[in-house]
Amino acid sequence: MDVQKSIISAIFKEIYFSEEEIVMIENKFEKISLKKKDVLLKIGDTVYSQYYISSGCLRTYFVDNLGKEHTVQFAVKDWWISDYTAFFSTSKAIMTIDCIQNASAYKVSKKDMESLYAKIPQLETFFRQKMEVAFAGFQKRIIGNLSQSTKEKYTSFISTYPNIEQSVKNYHIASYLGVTTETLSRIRKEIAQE
Amino acid sequence: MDVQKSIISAIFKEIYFSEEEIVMIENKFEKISLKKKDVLLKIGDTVYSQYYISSGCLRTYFVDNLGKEHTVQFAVKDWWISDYTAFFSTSKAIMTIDCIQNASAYKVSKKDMESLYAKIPQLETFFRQKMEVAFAGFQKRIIGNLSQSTKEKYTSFISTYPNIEQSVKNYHIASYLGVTTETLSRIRKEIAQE
DNA sequence: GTAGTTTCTTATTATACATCAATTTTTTTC
DNA sequence: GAAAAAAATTGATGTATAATAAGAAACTAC
Repeated sequence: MDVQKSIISAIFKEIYFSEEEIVMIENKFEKISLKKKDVLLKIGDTVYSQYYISSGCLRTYFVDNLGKEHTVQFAVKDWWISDYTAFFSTSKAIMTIDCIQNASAYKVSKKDMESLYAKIPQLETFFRQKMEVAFAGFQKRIIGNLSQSTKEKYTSFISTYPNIEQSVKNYHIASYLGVTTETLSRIRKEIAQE
Repeated sequence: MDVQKSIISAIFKEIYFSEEEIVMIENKFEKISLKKKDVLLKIGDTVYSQYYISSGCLRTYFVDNLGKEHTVQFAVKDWWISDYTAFFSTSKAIMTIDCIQNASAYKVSKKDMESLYAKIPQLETFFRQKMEVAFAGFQKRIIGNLSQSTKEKYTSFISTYPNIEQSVKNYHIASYLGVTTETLSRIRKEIAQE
């Protein structure tokens, strides 16, 4: 149990739980391992779970009607990932999640989350606050999308996610920023020359 | 009390509260009236509160370093509004909220929200779920931003928010979509000719 | 360590949208 | 209801970035 226990306290580091609660929580979490290119979730799958990433890197992307990929989210250590357009309503995924760097994750279902919330209110508070931080982050991302030049978007991406940069390809970043790889390449050249 | 009571049940329509709880909640909500062009919140203000809109229309916008306005959110009946980049952390606003159609709203502070959560767990559940819906909505908005043409963004805006369209100026919509008024005007012409 | 694949870069051309400027239409105000 | 102000439209021109194409560099695998 020691290993699991340390994971639960890694995931919920700010909270103190009783032994009993820890057991309840860890019973609902399932450890999974992913290799590069593994697909965690694909379009059309019913989304029952979300995933806590303890190592490696994954990304969520949307494929438009021209077949172009658009990266919506990256996840590295200590991030949560799922198709959140479907997870909260247990409906079908409109996005794909794949592994871009060998990863270790902990899977938990929405159903189990809800039952844990009912028994351990602190847990609901924890996730509400997580959502609040993410909510603020989304508003900032939208502000950035609306008001920044591509070059500014790239530099703020790099400074906001310095750890992610090492794990992902440039074309992943391009698809996150909403530009082509060619444009990103030119921007990187420009920055290098400064 | 009757009037307030009906408002509390309008805001939290899915929940049943005891008389006592309703009193506790309504004591924390303050009714405010806003006239067109009134500023609810401006850059630099410390954000203590969020607002439930019961009528009228408001918008949150960001002003970039060139002085250009970028609309981040509209709010009509039954929506909540604030500068959420600042509200959750009780920090300083980076955006402005103004009234674009005479409005009636209910103000509640973060401090009071937190104390209500502790006393009425259903309330925390209610807001957690609100956040989840909003979270899914943000992911969809980002997908739209990345994958749609301006024309598609405009038509999906109109179909997603048919009520808002009547309340807002075209240049507000343009600043929400991230295009100039001229471009929006041309797109509208194109659509009209189809 | 060579062959094959993937990723990144560079060049050319095409396009959607911004910018600037002027006019028309709509809304507000007294 | 006329005058003023605000908002929307239209036209001409400029610019950033997409699309296309090709080659170079960096990994991957046997």
